Amino acid sequence: MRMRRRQGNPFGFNDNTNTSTDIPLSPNMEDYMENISMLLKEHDVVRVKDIAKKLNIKMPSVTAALQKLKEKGLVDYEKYGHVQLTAKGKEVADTIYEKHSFLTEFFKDILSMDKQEAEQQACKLEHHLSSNASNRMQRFVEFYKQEQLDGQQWINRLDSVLEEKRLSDLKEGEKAEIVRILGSGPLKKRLLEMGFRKGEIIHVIKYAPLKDPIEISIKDFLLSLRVEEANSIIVKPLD
Amino acid sequence: MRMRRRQGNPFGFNDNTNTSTDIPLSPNMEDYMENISMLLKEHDVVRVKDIAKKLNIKMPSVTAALQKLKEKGLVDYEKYGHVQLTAKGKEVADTIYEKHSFLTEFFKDILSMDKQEAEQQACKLEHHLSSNASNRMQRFVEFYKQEQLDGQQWINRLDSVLEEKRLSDLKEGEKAEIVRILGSGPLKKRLLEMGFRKGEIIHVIKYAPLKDPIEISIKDFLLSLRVEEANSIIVKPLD
DNA sequence: ATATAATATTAGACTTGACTAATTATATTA
DNA sequence: TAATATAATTAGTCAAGTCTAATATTATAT
Repeated sequence: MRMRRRQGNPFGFNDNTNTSTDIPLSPNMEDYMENISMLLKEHDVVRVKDIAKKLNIKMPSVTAALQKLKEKGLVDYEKYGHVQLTAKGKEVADTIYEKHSFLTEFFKDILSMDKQEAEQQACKLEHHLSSNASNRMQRFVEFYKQEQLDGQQWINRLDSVLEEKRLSDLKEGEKAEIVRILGSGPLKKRLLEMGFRKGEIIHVIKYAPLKDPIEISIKDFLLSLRVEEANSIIVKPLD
Repeated sequence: MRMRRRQGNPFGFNDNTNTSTDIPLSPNMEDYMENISMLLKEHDVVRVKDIAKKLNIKMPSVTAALQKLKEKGLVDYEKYGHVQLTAKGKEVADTIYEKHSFLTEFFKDILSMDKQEAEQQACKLEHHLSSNASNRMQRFVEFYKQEQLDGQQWINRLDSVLEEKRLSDLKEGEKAEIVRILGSGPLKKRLLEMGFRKGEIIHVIKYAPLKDPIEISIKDFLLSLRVEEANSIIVKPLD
């Protein structure tokens, strides 16, 4: 909800990320900084072309961005020259990279997502985490790793929960028993009203993953569900 | 990092949130939907003015947004008339609200942030969570609540970790012992190089929270730190 | 029932960030 | 060194999303 905007600024990045007295950067500009930094770690010369390729955009967009970043004192860059980060630029990039790292760990190690998707999510969220939230998540991730080293049992319990199947994981023709329904809001309410209860047996009639609705039968009724809804129904496959 | 853009689309919302065959909505439009839905829960008549107030923007921006949302078939709305959500609009809003809810719980209950900040973070992140990530986080939040009910000890251990103080929590003149340093990347490396090690005693000389640098002494050296850096140093206050 | 106040809409401008097409620099190669 | 290929920049366009100022509609109060 809320999410304050500013005059003529469609992004509201004053509310964003940056905490310290630092230059306020839009998510976009943060992304440039992060990626330039990453490129500099791999090759020691970074060209406009490289950045364009990495971000999957065209060169003129990069040129424009570099000019802005130069004005803010974050990159060293002369026309037709190579790109470097200033000391301040490196700090900014490192701060973002830090968020990126623990967010990736969070999704990959804690939530057991595959590496690629974890990275993607980290990319999207890193520019929107407040300093405080960031810090707490970071501490949480480090806590998790320690608990894992200590062989704490809850880690296994969590893993089992995350491995449970959802209705949307089933294929056409499969049967399953409803284990539980996630959520608490109107979405869950609607599912309950439709007759989805713990213990009921459901049978997937038709499911074309790309075209939304999943057709299922439950107690001889035929129902059609959106993937979103099927996602929040945890099931135990039968036979 | 990565974060694919599309031609002429500065928001890249094709990569975003929406999973199902649904109308792809920009984070911004999602925000409108969510807020309209919330207003409808409180009052049964929603006016342009109310939306403008809630989102902290001016009325003409709302009018424009409503016209777009109407085109997409998400709101019922006639010029100078009241605003309602269509059935499809309600589904969309509910899906977003669901994310909002568990994200808020995550930040508030698990990471012990205060309610207001938790809500703020949820607002910012809810539009950027993929369906899969969303689902896993939701399951994690529900898992946590169950573990809490079961009185599992790790919950307390986590709380203690989150209560630990950071260097940036100290006030001018305070002394503290370094407990540990968060992170793993270049930021941590720099701090280690500066002499920040577990067990060292630090003394805050000067700290003006709004103007960045924190001046501290460590083993008779004087150092200046950015808040970002001070944030990742966990300390145990002395005296 | 009309005058006034409150709400909403249109029109036009601005910023961010992308794009294409055309031009200018730099590098490479004969 | 001149000719060509590669890379980078400028100029101009577009869409999203905001704004202000001016106008139009609806609601309220006399």
